[in-house]
Amino acid sequence: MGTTRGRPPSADSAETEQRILRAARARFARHGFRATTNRLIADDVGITPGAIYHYVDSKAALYAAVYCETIDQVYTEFERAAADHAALLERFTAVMRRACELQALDPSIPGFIVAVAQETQRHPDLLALMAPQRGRHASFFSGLVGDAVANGELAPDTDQRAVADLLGAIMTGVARIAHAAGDSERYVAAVDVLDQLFTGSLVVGGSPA
Amino acid sequence: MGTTRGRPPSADSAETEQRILRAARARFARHGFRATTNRLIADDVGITPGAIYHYVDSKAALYAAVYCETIDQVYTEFERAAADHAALLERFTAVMRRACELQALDPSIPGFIVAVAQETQRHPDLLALMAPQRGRHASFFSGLVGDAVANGELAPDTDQRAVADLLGAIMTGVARIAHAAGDSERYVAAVDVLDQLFTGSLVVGGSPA
Amino acid sequence: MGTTRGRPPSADSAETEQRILRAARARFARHGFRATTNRLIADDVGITPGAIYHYVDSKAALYAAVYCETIDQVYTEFERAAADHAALLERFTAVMRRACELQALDPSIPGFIVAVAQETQRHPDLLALMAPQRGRHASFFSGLVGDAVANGELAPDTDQRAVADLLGAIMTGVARIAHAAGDSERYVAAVDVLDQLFTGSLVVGGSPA
Amino acid sequence: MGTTRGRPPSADSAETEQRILRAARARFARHGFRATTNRLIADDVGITPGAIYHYVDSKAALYAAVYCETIDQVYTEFERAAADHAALLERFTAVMRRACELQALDPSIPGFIVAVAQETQRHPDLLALMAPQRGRHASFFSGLVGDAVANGELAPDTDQRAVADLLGAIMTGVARIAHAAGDSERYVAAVDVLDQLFTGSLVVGGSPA
DNA sequence: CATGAATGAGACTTCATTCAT
DNA sequence: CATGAATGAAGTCTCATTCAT
Repeated sequence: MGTTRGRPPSADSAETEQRILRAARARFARHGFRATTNRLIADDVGITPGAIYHYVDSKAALYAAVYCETIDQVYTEFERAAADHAALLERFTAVMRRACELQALDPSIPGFIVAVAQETQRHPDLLALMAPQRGRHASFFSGLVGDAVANGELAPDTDQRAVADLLGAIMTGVARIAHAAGDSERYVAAVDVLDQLFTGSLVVGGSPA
Repeated sequence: MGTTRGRPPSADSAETEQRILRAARARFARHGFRATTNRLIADDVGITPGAIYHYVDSKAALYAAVYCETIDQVYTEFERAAADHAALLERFTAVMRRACELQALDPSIPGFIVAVAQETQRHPDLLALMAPQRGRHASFFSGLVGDAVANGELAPDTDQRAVADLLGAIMTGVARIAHAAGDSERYVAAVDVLDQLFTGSLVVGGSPA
Repeated sequence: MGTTRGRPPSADSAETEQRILRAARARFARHGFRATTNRLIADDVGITPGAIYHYVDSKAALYAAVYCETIDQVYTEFERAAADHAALLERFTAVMRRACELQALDPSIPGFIVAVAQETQRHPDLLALMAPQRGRHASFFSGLVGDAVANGELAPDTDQRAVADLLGAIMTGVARIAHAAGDSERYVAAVDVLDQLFTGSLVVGGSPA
Repeated sequence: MGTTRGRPPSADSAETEQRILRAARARFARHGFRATTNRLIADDVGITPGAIYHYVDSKAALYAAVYCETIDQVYTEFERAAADHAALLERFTAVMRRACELQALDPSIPGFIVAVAQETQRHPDLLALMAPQRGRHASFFSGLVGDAVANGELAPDTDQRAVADLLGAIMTGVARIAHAAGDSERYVAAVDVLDQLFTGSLVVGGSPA
């Protein structure tokens, strides 16, 4: 029951670490960095708070570890989803749908991601530890927009950063709603509406964008 | 009223309270509820932390007071902006532009608002205190969508909640980017792109949504 | 008795601070920096550990505050004691006797001082905070030796640093014994022997040094 | 013994224990008992902290083991050094010179010894474990003084404990300076000055003590 | 109306120690 | 003989809150 002192009968280090990362992601997503205490995570995992320090050096490093793992997973998925399409808005919709799937898989994935920007603003010390994967979000969206300009789909004088900003904002905005509602269906429904908006079928009498 | 004899050297009560609310909003917007300490706010105002308790009962009540005041101001503005237009997407764009203006006026306004959903999820005890203005956001967007259905602009079988979700998500998503960037210009640029998206002029060969 | 929350009936800030410094000096002298806990000091004073942070920024800063106050007091006394004599060994003996008096006054004074060198070696972060009074010990002894060379009492080619080292070592060595024994009498007795050693009356048949 | 078949790859038990004791002495000398962690020692030796418990029962027992071994070595040396001389101050000087040699051999030897008194005061639980060698210091110095009284070198009414205190204080005082400075030369220089002080050649016009 | 001394709960973190392997 | 996962106690420090003044 964990009340004994020495090494527990069956401790698989790698598995415990994964459990810590999962629990941490869920807590960080729900309560944020500050309000997530080591004890909360430890209780979820079934260990004591000090044991976390066998796996990471600090709470900030734990956050960074979750960040790196999650960002890598998510943007790798996004890149695959985008690869199946050519047109900008189609690619974007495909990415949004993939995000829905990830959310259904583990709601803490988008929940964690959409909060990253705020957390780093509030706790700038996190930035240094997150270095390995930082910029992945920005480069993904600017890549999407850059391709569209190269394709001739967007005019050459388009404000590319603004387009990337808007797409990123829509994605995190929708993900946030889904996360707040804790409801995958609602996520899908909002993406469906987005699709209609893009194809011109939302508003009566509209035409494809 | 000016009728009191020997007006106090500097501070009358009402003004101090306003200064506290302003400082609190800015801090809550930047650092979040948890990381904002009473001392931080008090230092901004030029008083001591204990003095805050003359105006509010607790830190949570301070948050709620800021919330009520800000939400009221913002959605009153939004209602006015929406009143000038008839079509759904035009009304929404007008609201977004009004949001830009508010951001230029005081960046902590949208900064505070976009964080509300997260804060309440993280600190559910806030909810009770925020009652007076809760639901204002939801009812504003569902009102917008309901009007469009009534107008015949949206089909009667439209998933109204999903449309409201999407519009709300876009607004908070964009506002968040602007807040993170600390840059009003970028806000306006993203809204311009949104406008182009709606009018079909973003993508080459596109038509109005 | 301290169980209430708010401000205690009669809290004299300056007096509380002095009580903290006294208690801290005694604990630092007896247990050292590391083993002295804030709780130990707080219990001595009759406050809670957190209250210490109203007066100093950290435990290290508390150590430094004790250091600066104590060093100043001690070396000011030593300078006075030395001023009454001309010959090196007489001056040194006078200083040693003054040290005995300080020890009788408050045994934690020499107890704290003799441990300073070790503590700073073990916790180098203390050094920065101790800056205002650092070097006072070294300059006092090198001053004593320098005067003796100037007087012609010591040969010009004397290794001055070695003489200063030896005198300093004797002083801290004797103080340490006295502190360990917790016995003022023993301190005085050892200094008496030192005096005899200097005047040649210790060893049968000896002559003045 | 080399007779065991297939000698273990690298470490035989006795050698590992010696390495632990050496590493522990160095760390205790430099950082003190409290600040020396088992991990620090283990890292020096190239083992894990838990392995230490195969050789000693606790950190305190490790300290005591270092103490007993070191004290025995040092005072055995001192007894030999004293045996070569007859007069008190000559014997004492010889002991001081032997201490210099030990310091040159391994600076942690005097470094550890001079801190013993403080550590035992700070952590009285150590005392019980140190029993086997406790009193060795005191008996050595009182032996030295007792001999001098027996010789007629010191008057019969001399305060013997005070003389022993003074000599012990000088020795630990000088050793501490050397340890703090990390400089063997400085140790020797201070002892040379002490010699001059004893022989009356330090101060111009002085005569032998 | 405001100060500021103080509390007490709780945060992160360290570390000696234990014990299954 | 040794590892390393884990515990639990303790330590420093922060902060919302209270209350005499």
